[in-house]
Amino acid sequence: MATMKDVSRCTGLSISTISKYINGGNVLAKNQALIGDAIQTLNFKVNRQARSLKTNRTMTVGILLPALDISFFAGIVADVEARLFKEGYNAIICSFDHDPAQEARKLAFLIDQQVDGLILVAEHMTALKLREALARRERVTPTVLLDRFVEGIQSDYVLVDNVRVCELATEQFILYGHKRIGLIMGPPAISTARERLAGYSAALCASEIDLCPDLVKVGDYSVNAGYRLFGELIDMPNPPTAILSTNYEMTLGAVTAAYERNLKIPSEISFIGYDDPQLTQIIKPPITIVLQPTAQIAATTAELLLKRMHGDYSGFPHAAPLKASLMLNESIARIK
Amino acid sequence: MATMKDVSRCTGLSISTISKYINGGNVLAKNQALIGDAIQTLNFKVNRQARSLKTNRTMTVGILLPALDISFFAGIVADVEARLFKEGYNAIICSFDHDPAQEARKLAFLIDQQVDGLILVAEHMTALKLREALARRERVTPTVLLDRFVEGIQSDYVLVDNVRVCELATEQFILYGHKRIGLIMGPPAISTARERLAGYSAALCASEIDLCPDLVKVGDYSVNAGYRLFGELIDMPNPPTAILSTNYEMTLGAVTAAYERNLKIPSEISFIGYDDPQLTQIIKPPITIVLQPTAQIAATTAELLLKRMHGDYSGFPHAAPLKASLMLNESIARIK
DNA sequence: TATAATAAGCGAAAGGTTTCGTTTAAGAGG
DNA sequence: CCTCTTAAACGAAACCTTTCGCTTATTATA
Repeated sequence: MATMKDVSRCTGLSISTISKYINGGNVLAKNQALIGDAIQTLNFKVNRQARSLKTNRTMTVGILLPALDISFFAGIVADVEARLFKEGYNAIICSFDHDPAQEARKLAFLIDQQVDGLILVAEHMTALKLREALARRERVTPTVLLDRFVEGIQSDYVLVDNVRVCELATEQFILYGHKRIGLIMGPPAISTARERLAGYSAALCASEIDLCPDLVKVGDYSVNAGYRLFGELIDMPNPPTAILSTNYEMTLGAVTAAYERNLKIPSEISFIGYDDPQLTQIIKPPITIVLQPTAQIAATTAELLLKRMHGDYSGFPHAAPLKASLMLNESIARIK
Repeated sequence: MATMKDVSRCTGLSISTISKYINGGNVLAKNQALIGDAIQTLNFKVNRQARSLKTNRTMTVGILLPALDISFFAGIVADVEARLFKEGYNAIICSFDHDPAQEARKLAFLIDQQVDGLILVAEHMTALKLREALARRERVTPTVLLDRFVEGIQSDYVLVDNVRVCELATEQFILYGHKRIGLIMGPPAISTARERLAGYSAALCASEIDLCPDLVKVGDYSVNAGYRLFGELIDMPNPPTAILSTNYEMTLGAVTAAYERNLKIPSEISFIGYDDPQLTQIIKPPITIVLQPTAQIAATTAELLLKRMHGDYSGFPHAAPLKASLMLNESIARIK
């Protein structure tokens, strides 16, 4: 492989001039042409390892995900990546298949890879493990925790106000006269699941409706879980008249189950889903869904991380949650 | 950050001995202990950039995907990653959001990142662009093209025999007396779409059924496309009695459309889907689907790439397609 | 014309590791 | 006690850039 030394020799200019050319310093026009040509003909490419060794920067951001096929994150990551790319950063995505050991290992890998910044979707992460991992490097790598809050980790977060929006969704059901409202929630270990439950619970409480534990079904945020739990709710001796499903995959499962049982939404069961404008377009009648501000989440995450990587730690730690909204449609029936 | 020099100073041993310790050479037991302790207390971590600079290896494999949320690939990538990890390799996943420019750029990035191997799911890639990209390095990076064949690229491939399995699926319809069989296919620019069409076409031809172009709908492998095209087929003046949908996302869309229109499978429309055992578990009646050997695809890809990275180029280029199978279920009705 | 200021280019050190050829130490055999 | 062999450790070069302090050339200012 051609090195700067080769370019130097080929042009008769010193290595430092070549470096200047590459990194945008002042170089005489005729020499610029000379160097440009030499780089072309020699097919010279900067050696990133050598550069990183000197600069301690890799222009690379690590993104750690529980899995690749979670549509909510897939969309956000695409946006974040695009934004970072504009600033010259490249994203390295690692997934850990919901496995605690892998989660730790991949995090260590990213840090060892000397990423300049980290975006983490924590699943089994603890404050201790994160601190340990970040200690692998002298200077702590700027880190943004995405979507999920972890007890004890003081860090920049980009979160969504799940409590409020689930409260809204539940209120909506109540407004239409529903009293038996089923909840399909995620693993309580994940903050978003707890928050969504909290919102649901708050709304019930405000209307003095008792929370019936049987109506709260815990799943693992997967399509299968949504399918199964929807069935369980429907098959209860005294089933709910309305169901709130709290992520995309489970909503997909639930809707599939509803179709399969030929249960009409909303005449036979009222329903609110989560996260998916596309699904809503597709389904008739369109269902009311909780819409998370994915574009804003992505933008906030990217900007925040860029800011930190540029050394600007003002407003640390960032935590203000973003507002989610209810996209009202025709999936809720009035109960007398 | 502590360096080997620090460990050396701290233990009184030379740097090369430290290196030997780290890379598994012969070191006196007492010195091993000494070094181990020093590494602990100094919190020493090997600097990968420096190491790569010397060794020209990064123990890293690049995986390039059209998008992150294609379930077929998400599953395979997870498996491949796991296998590679066992051999000490880490995967870097890049997606390009179906964008030709990004596809080229991300490929260049991975190569510049000095990955030791590449796994490519090509979408707009051409022989020329690939050759150009690989020319960024002195030695061509071992590369496996996954799932999709690209005209003119002579390389290791891991492919599936789409022709045969789609022929089988179509034959199955014919066997049950169907003559008007709809096909929901992907973009003809992608080899798998062409092959699936070829299989469909071959089966019709063998039974002397004319291929009616109106019954062949081209989509972009997305849920939306599946939903829309299923509707278009059903809304025809003379609709098909059976429909073959040729990837997971489009199958999902098609099934959603069927449920929504309250079309009973198979009594009102016979259907064969693609790729998703999970969906099949969920749906009642379970639908007949084309099952691609994802585990085998992942295993083959990983082993092949490992072999190449170890310098073993026997059997190059690998191309033998893997057999896909039909998982027969109850989604096909008999037509008199 | 002399001086200052700026632009362009240079040389050498530094960054952390691996590798190769060499030296030292230790144990075996006579 | 001496040589031979092998194991363990060493030193220095090499990998390719960036950076910093200097020198030289050019232009502007008075």
